[in-house]
Amino acid sequence: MPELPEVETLCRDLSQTILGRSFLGARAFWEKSLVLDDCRVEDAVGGKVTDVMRRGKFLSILLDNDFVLTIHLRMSGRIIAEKSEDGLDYERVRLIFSELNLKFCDMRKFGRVWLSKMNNYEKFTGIWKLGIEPLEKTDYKVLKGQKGIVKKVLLDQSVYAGIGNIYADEACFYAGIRPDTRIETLNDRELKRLFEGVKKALNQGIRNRGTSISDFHDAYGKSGKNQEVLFVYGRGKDDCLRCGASLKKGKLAGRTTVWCERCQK
DNA sequence: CGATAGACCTGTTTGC
DNA sequence: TGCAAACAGGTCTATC
Repeated sequence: MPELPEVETLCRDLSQTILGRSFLGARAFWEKSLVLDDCRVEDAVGGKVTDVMRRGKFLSILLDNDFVLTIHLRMSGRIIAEKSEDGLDYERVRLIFSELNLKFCDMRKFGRVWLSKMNNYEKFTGIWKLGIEPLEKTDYKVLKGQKGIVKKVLLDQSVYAGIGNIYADEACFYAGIRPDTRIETLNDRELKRLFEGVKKALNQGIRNRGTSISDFHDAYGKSGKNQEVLFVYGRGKDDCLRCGASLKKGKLAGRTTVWCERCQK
Protein backbone atom coordinates (compact mmCIF):
# COMPACT_ATOMS: atom_id res chain seq x y z
CA MET A 1 0.00 0.00 0.00
CA PRO A 2 2.40 2.64 1.01
CA GLU A 3 4.62 4.59 -1.28
CA LEU A 4 5.48 8.26 -1.09
CA PRO A 5 2.02 9.62 -2.01
CA GLU A 6 0.22 7.38 0.48
CA VAL A 7 2.61 8.27 3.31
CA GLU A 8 2.40 11.95 2.38
CA THR A 9 -1.40 11.76 2.58
CA LEU A 10 -1.14 10.19 6.01
CA CYS A 11 1.42 12.76 7.10
CA ARG A 12 -0.83 15.67 6.16
CA ASP A 13 -3.82 14.07 7.89
CA LEU A 14 -1.88 13.44 11.07
CA SER A 15 -0.44 16.95 11.11
CA GLN A 16 -4.02 18.20 11.22
CA THR A 17 -5.02 15.94 14.03
CA ILE A 18 -2.21 15.30 16.50
CA LEU A 19 -0.09 18.44 16.70
CA GLY A 20 0.04 19.59 20.30
CA ARG A 21 -1.37 16.39 21.77
CA SER A 22 0.49 14.62 24.58
CA PHE A 23 1.92 11.17 24.13
CA LEU A 24 0.43 9.00 26.88
CA GLY A 25 1.77 5.54 26.09
CA ALA A 26 1.99 2.65 23.66
CA ARG A 27 0.87 -0.96 23.58
CA ALA A 28 2.32 -3.59 21.29
CA PHE A 29 -0.01 -6.46 20.36
CA TRP A 30 2.74 -7.97 18.19
CA GLU A 31 6.12 -7.66 19.88
CA LYS A 32 8.27 -7.16 16.81
CA SER A 33 6.17 -4.31 15.49
CA LEU A 34 7.42 -1.88 18.15
CA VAL A 35 11.17 -1.36 18.37
CA LEU A 36 12.74 0.60 21.23
CA ASP A 37 16.13 2.26 20.92
CA ASP A 38 17.60 1.45 24.31
CA CYS A 39 14.74 3.16 26.13
CA ARG A 40 11.33 2.45 27.62
CA VAL A 41 8.00 3.71 26.35
CA GLU A 42 7.48 5.43 29.71
CA ASP A 43 10.55 7.58 29.09
CA ALA A 44 8.75 9.31 26.23
CA VAL A 45 5.40 9.74 27.97
CA GLY A 46 4.35 13.34 28.49
CA GLY A 47 5.99 14.70 25.35
CA LYS A 48 3.82 16.93 23.18
CA VAL A 49 3.74 16.52 19.39
CA THR A 50 5.62 19.37 17.74
CA ASP A 51 5.80 18.08 14.18
CA VAL A 52 4.82 15.23 11.86
CA MET A 53 7.13 14.71 8.93
CA ARG A 54 7.70 12.36 6.03
CA ARG A 55 11.01 11.20 4.63
CA GLY A 56 10.75 8.71 1.77
CA LYS A 57 8.21 6.16 2.99
CA PHE A 58 8.93 6.90 6.67
CA LEU A 59 6.67 8.99 8.87
CA SER A 60 8.08 10.59 12.01
CA ILE A 61 6.20 12.13 14.92
CA LEU A 62 8.41 14.53 16.89
CA LEU A 63 7.82 15.11 20.59
CA ASP A 64 9.02 18.08 22.60
CA ASN A 65 10.83 15.85 25.09
CA ASP A 66 13.49 14.81 22.60
CA PHE A 67 11.79 11.56 21.57
CA VAL A 68 10.65 10.59 18.08
CA LEU A 69 8.13 7.96 16.98
CA THR A 70 8.84 6.74 13.45
CA ILE A 71 6.58 4.49 11.38
CA HIS A 72 7.18 2.50 8.20
CA LEU A 73 4.11 0.71 6.78
CA ARG A 74 5.99 -1.66 4.45
CA MET A 75 3.47 -3.78 2.50
CA SER A 76 0.25 -3.83 4.46
CA GLY A 77 0.56 -1.24 7.22
CA ARG A 78 -2.14 1.32 7.96
CA ILE A 79 -2.69 3.99 10.52
CA ILE A 80 -6.10 4.89 11.78
CA ALA A 81 -6.49 7.92 14.01
CA GLU A 82 -9.60 7.87 16.16
CA LYS A 83 -10.84 8.45 19.68
CA SER A 84 -12.43 5.03 19.98
CA GLU A 85 -10.82 2.53 22.34
CA ASP A 86 -11.99 -0.43 20.28
CA GLY A 87 -9.40 -2.80 18.85
CA LEU A 88 -9.13 -3.11 15.08
CA ASP A 89 -8.37 -6.12 12.86
CA TYR A 90 -4.63 -6.75 12.67
CA GLU A 91 -3.87 -3.94 15.11
CA ARG A 92 -0.20 -4.42 16.06
CA VAL A 93 0.66 -1.25 17.96
CA ARG A 94 -1.45 1.43 19.58
CA LEU A 95 0.04 4.86 20.19
CA ILE A 96 -2.03 6.66 22.78
CA PHE A 97 -2.28 10.44 22.69
CA SER A 98 -4.52 12.77 24.64
CA GLU A 99 -8.02 12.33 23.23
CA LEU A 100 -6.73 10.30 20.26
CA ASN A 101 -5.48 6.80 19.52
CA LEU A 102 -3.21 6.02 16.60
CA LYS A 103 -3.86 2.41 15.66
CA PHE A 104 -1.10 0.81 13.60
CA CYS A 105 -2.67 -2.12 11.76
CA ASP A 106 -0.54 -4.42 9.66
CA MET A 107 -1.81 -7.76 8.42
CA ARG A 108 1.54 -9.01 7.20
CA LYS A 109 3.57 -7.72 10.17
CA PHE A 110 6.37 -6.29 8.04
CA GLY A 111 5.84 -2.73 9.21
CA ARG A 112 7.55 -1.14 12.20
CA VAL A 113 7.11 1.56 14.80
CA TRP A 114 10.37 2.80 16.29
CA LEU A 115 10.85 4.90 19.42
CA SER A 116 14.16 6.67 19.80
CA LYS A 117 15.84 9.88 20.81
CA MET A 118 15.98 12.73 18.32
CA ASN A 119 19.74 12.54 17.95
CA ASN A 120 19.68 8.89 16.87
CA TYR A 121 16.42 8.28 15.06
CA GLU A 122 17.78 8.51 11.52
CA LYS A 123 20.43 5.95 12.28
CA PHE A 124 18.08 3.71 14.27
CA THR A 125 15.36 3.56 11.63
CA GLY A 126 17.54 3.54 8.50
CA ILE A 127 16.36 6.96 7.33
CA TRP A 128 20.01 8.00 7.05
CA LYS A 129 20.42 5.73 4.01
CA LEU A 130 17.76 7.48 1.96
CA GLY A 131 18.53 9.44 -1.18
CA ILE A 132 16.94 12.65 -2.39
CA GLU A 133 13.28 13.57 -2.00
CA PRO A 134 12.08 13.48 -5.63
CA LEU A 135 9.57 16.29 -5.13
CA GLU A 136 11.93 18.75 -3.49
CA LYS A 137 14.28 21.14 -5.20
CA THR A 138 16.36 18.71 -7.17
CA ASP A 139 16.81 17.62 -10.75
CA TYR A 140 17.36 14.66 -13.03
CA LYS A 141 21.14 14.77 -12.64
CA VAL A 142 20.88 12.41 -9.67
CA LEU A 143 20.12 9.76 -12.29
CA LYS A 144 23.38 10.39 -14.10
CA GLY A 145 26.08 7.95 -13.10
CA GLN A 146 23.54 5.35 -11.97
CA LYS A 147 23.93 1.84 -13.36
CA GLY A 148 21.52 -0.99 -14.13
CA ILE A 149 18.01 -1.15 -15.46
CA VAL A 150 15.70 1.82 -14.96
CA LYS A 151 13.23 -0.09 -12.81
CA LYS A 152 15.93 -1.09 -10.34
CA VAL A 153 17.28 2.44 -10.07
CA LEU A 154 13.82 3.93 -9.46
CA LEU A 155 13.14 1.41 -6.68
CA ASP A 156 16.50 2.09 -5.02
CA GLN A 157 15.63 4.17 -1.95
CA SER A 158 19.18 5.51 -1.73
CA VAL A 159 18.74 7.25 -5.11
CA TYR A 160 15.27 8.80 -4.82
CA ALA A 161 13.41 8.12 -1.60
CA GLY A 162 9.79 7.03 -1.71
CA ILE A 163 9.21 5.45 -5.13
CA GLY A 164 7.71 1.94 -5.04
CA ASN A 165 6.37 -0.56 -7.54
CA ILE A 166 3.23 1.33 -8.58
CA TYR A 167 4.77 4.74 -9.17
CA ALA A 168 7.94 3.32 -10.75
CA ASP A 169 5.85 1.69 -13.49
CA GLU A 170 3.64 4.73 -13.93
CA ALA A 171 6.69 7.01 -14.10
CA CYS A 172 8.24 4.90 -16.87
CA PHE A 173 4.99 5.03 -18.81
CA TYR A 174 4.72 8.81 -18.53
CA ALA A 175 8.36 9.10 -19.58
CA GLY A 176 7.87 6.77 -22.55
CA ILE A 177 10.83 4.69 -21.42
CA ARG A 178 10.96 0.93 -21.09
CA PRO A 179 11.63 -0.09 -17.50
CA ASP A 180 14.23 -2.65 -18.62
CA THR A 181 16.39 -0.08 -20.38
CA ARG A 182 19.89 0.24 -18.94
CA ILE A 183 19.92 3.71 -17.47
CA GLU A 184 23.48 4.41 -18.58
CA THR A 185 22.30 4.24 -22.21
CA LEU A 186 19.86 7.15 -21.75
CA ASN A 187 20.90 10.63 -22.83
CA ASP A 188 20.28 13.79 -20.83
CA ARG A 189 17.00 14.50 -22.53
CA GLU A 190 15.69 11.04 -21.72
CA LEU A 191 16.88 11.19 -18.13
CA LYS A 192 15.08 14.46 -17.74
CA ARG A 193 11.94 12.89 -19.15
CA LEU A 194 12.24 10.02 -16.70
CA PHE A 195 12.58 12.40 -13.79
CA GLU A 196 9.59 14.42 -14.97
CA GLY A 197 7.66 11.15 -15.20
CA VAL A 198 8.53 10.35 -11.59
CA LYS A 199 7.32 13.74 -10.43
CA LYS A 200 4.14 13.53 -12.48
CA ALA A 201 3.28 10.08 -11.13
CA LEU A 202 3.97 11.04 -7.51
CA ASN A 203 2.22 14.41 -7.66
CA GLN A 204 -0.84 12.83 -9.19
CA GLY A 205 -0.83 10.20 -6.47
CA ILE A 206 -0.78 12.91 -3.82
CA ARG A 207 -3.54 14.89 -5.51
CA ASN A 208 -5.68 11.74 -5.49
CA ARG A 209 -4.87 11.05 -1.83
CA GLY A 210 -3.08 7.80 -2.63
CA THR A 211 -3.66 4.58 -4.54
CA SER A 212 -6.08 2.16 -2.87
CA ILE A 213 -5.42 -1.15 -4.59
CA SER A 214 -6.73 -3.61 -2.12
CA ASP A 215 -7.29 -1.12 0.64
CA PHE A 216 -5.14 1.89 1.33
CA HIS A 217 -6.82 4.20 3.80
CA ASP A 218 -5.95 7.66 4.94
CA ALA A 219 -5.81 8.40 8.66
CA TYR A 220 -9.59 8.61 8.79
CA GLY A 221 -10.15 5.29 7.03
CA LYS A 222 -11.08 6.71 3.62
CA SER A 223 -9.74 5.32 0.32
CA GLY A 224 -7.65 7.23 -2.18
CA LYS A 225 -8.62 7.62 -5.82
CA ASN A 226 -5.35 7.18 -7.69
CA GLN A 227 -6.10 3.57 -8.67
CA GLU A 228 -8.63 4.99 -11.11
CA VAL A 229 -5.99 6.72 -13.20
CA LEU A 230 -3.20 4.13 -13.42
CA PHE A 231 -1.97 3.44 -16.95
CA VAL A 232 0.06 0.28 -16.41
CA TYR A 233 0.36 -0.93 -12.82
CA GLY A 234 -1.96 -3.88 -12.25
CA ARG A 235 -3.06 -3.89 -15.90
CA GLY A 236 -0.76 -6.65 -17.21
CA LYS A 237 -3.55 -8.47 -18.99
CA ASP A 238 -5.19 -5.39 -20.45
CA ASP A 239 -4.57 -3.12 -23.39
CA CYS A 240 -2.73 0.17 -23.31
CA LEU A 241 -5.14 3.02 -22.57
CA ARG A 242 -3.21 5.28 -24.89
CA CYS A 243 -2.51 3.17 -28.01
CA GLY A 244 -4.56 0.00 -27.54
CA ALA A 245 -1.65 -2.44 -27.85
CA SER A 246 -1.66 -5.30 -25.36
CA LEU A 247 0.50 -4.46 -22.36
CA LYS A 248 3.60 -6.45 -21.52
CA LYS A 249 4.15 -7.99 -18.09
CA GLY A 250 7.40 -9.32 -16.66
CA LYS A 251 9.58 -9.53 -13.60
CA LEU A 252 12.23 -6.82 -13.22
CA ALA A 253 14.35 -6.18 -10.16
CA GLY A 254 12.32 -8.92 -8.50
CA ARG A 255 9.01 -7.11 -8.94
CA THR A 256 6.12 -7.55 -11.35
CA THR A 257 6.44 -4.85 -13.97
CA VAL A 258 4.00 -3.75 -16.66
CA TRP A 259 4.70 -1.56 -19.66
CA CYS A 260 3.59 -0.79 -23.22
CA GLU A 261 6.04 -1.81 -25.89
CA ARG A 262 4.60 0.67 -28.35
CA CYS A 263 4.46 3.73 -26.06
CA GLN A 264 7.71 3.02 -24.22
CA LYS A 265 10.97 2.76 -26.14
C1' DC B 1 30.22 -6.06 -8.52
C1' DG B 2 25.28 -7.78 -9.83
C1' DA B 3 21.44 -10.62 -10.02
C1' DT B 4 18.54 -13.83 -7.61
C1' DA B 5 16.54 -16.40 -3.87
C1' DG B 6 15.04 -16.50 0.72
C1' DA B 7 13.24 -14.27 5.03
C1' DC B 8 9.86 -11.91 7.28
C1' DC B 9 4.00 -12.68 7.43
C1' DT B 10 -1.01 -13.36 6.18
C1' DG B 11 -4.64 -13.21 2.98
C1' DT B 12 -6.47 -13.40 -1.76
C1' DT B 13 -6.34 -14.77 -6.53
C1' DT B 14 -5.14 -17.94 -10.12
C1' DG B 15 -4.50 -22.20 -12.42
C1' DC B 16 -4.78 -27.02 -13.03
C1' DT C 1 -15.43 -27.53 -6.92
C1' DG C 2 -11.00 -27.98 -4.47
C1' DC C 3 -6.63 -27.41 -3.39
C1' DA C 4 -1.94 -25.79 -4.00
C1' DA C 5 0.83 -22.52 -5.94
C1' DA C 6 1.53 -17.88 -7.03
C1' DC C 7 1.13 -13.34 -5.84
C1' DA C 8 0.62 -8.83 -3.05
C1' DG C 9 2.07 -1.57 -2.25
C1' DG C 10 8.77 -3.36 1.00
C1' DT C 11 13.37 -4.17 2.30
C1' DC C 12 17.16 -6.76 4.41
C1' DT C 13 20.48 -10.74 4.16
C1' DA C 14 22.66 -14.65 2.11
C1' DT C 15 24.48 -16.92 -1.89
C1' DC C 16 26.44 -17.77 -6.40
